[in-house]
Amino acid sequence: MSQSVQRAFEIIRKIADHQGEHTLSDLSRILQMNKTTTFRYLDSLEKLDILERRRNTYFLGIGLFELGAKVDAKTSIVNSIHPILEDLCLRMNETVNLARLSGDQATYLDKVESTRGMQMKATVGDKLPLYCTGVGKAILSILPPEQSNQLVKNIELKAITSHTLTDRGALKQALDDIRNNGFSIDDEEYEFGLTCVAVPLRLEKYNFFGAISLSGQTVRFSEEDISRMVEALKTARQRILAVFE
Amino acid sequence: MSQSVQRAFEIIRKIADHQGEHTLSDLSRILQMNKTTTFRYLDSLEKLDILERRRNTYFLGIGLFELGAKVDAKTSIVNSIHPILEDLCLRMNETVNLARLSGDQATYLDKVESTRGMQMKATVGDKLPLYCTGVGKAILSILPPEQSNQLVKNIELKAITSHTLTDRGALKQALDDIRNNGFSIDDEEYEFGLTCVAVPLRLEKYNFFGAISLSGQTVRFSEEDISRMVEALKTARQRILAVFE
DNA sequence: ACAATTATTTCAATAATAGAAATATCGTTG
DNA sequence: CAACGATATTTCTATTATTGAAATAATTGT
Repeated sequence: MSQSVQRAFEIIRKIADHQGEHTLSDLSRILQMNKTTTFRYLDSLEKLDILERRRNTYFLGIGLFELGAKVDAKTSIVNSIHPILEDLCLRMNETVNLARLSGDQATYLDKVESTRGMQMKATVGDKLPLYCTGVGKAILSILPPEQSNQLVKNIELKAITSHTLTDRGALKQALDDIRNNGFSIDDEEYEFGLTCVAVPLRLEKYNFFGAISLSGQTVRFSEEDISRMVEALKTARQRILAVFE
Repeated sequence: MSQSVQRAFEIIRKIADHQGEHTLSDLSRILQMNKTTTFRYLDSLEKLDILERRRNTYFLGIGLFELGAKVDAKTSIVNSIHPILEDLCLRMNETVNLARLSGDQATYLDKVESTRGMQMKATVGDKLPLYCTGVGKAILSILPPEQSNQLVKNIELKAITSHTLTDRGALKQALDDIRNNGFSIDDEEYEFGLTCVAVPLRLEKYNFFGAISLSGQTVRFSEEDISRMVEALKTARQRILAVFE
């Protein structure tokens, strides 16, 4: 893998997570790159409009916005699906999320917020772990066995709440259940008080492995609520699949 | 400027404009890069989730979406401004656009479409020329003189319609008028039947040179319409500036 | 099954990159 | 406003990552 390209994106991604916080020297220190090297990358990226510098701290640049706006997964998939998600949100009045596999995590592609007060903090573009979120487990459940096993084997099962599955065997069992039931539940595994019900979504043509979910305060997720939600999610999925025939 | 970084983004940008159209060999030919070199860049970028390969043709990858979603100009500026633009659209029932300077062009950052049938085809993320669009000329009018002159001197003034200003002197005169009047008009200079009224928008803190505009069918842009629109645009700008105090 | 095209790997030559050190610039404080 | 400290930028050489020709493997179409 090209060292230069790798380093360039290492810098970009570091900046993405700490916009406006780091100077050249900081970045050089944090990334353990020579100061001159860091300088040259920052300089090049700035000239390409990929980064933007304000008072010697770095931000993501307009060029990334332009490119991001043209990502197929966004333009075709998100745009087509959005109205269906809005409708789902309206029906259930819980926050609706769309996520897809990205490396060994899930990326939030779209979100329609309910009118309720409590909201999850994740925003579009954020990444979330696969093993302790509704969408994540739903995605794991539909991946080709080889890939799924590979991920399950390598993911670090860190306990985020006391409900988080930290045992690989338990996770595998959970994935089997999801395959049988057709939906996954995150029962306060990622955040206390937050429950999430998800169904997997696969778009063959787009090499898309994702999921749609409804999430909200645990108190509103009784057995019956959940089965209503699962039905609604499955209906929404049918409508989505119809769009991509 | 780092050759590798430059080449990597050259490839990315080419793919952005022709997603799914080109294979490795094509790109190597088009960009006049050695096949092996092209291969290595594509390979690295794919591994970094910046590009995605489907049946040996390349698409922008989910990694770019993630980064694009985090661009400050989008998250802070666009998100804060959007409701004001929606309100403006509602009042005037013409399509509202937000654009900013990006290199020697203007990038559409946001758009709220009117309920009317005829719509411009440009979408968020697209770039438009500075010399023959409402937002473009508005932006040129508020840039530091040096930068503005530099751009005016170097831009190729290609006639897109018969109304397009192709004379550098005429463009300079137009920019002076805009500075005096505080608004710019694109009178079918970019597309027949399309008129656009814009006011410049400057956000000091963000190093932001942009403009907001109302655009629609020329028949609806009488003298009085235009002055009503300019007033509405100026009011909207005031509200925007208030957000960023 | 064969040809033709395309993708991928190998490997030596080289040019682009890395990094040390020097210099310039900026910001702060006495 | 001078002098310091920190940071950014430039210069320069050694070296290493990159390049690209050529060989090989994999696809694709006929």
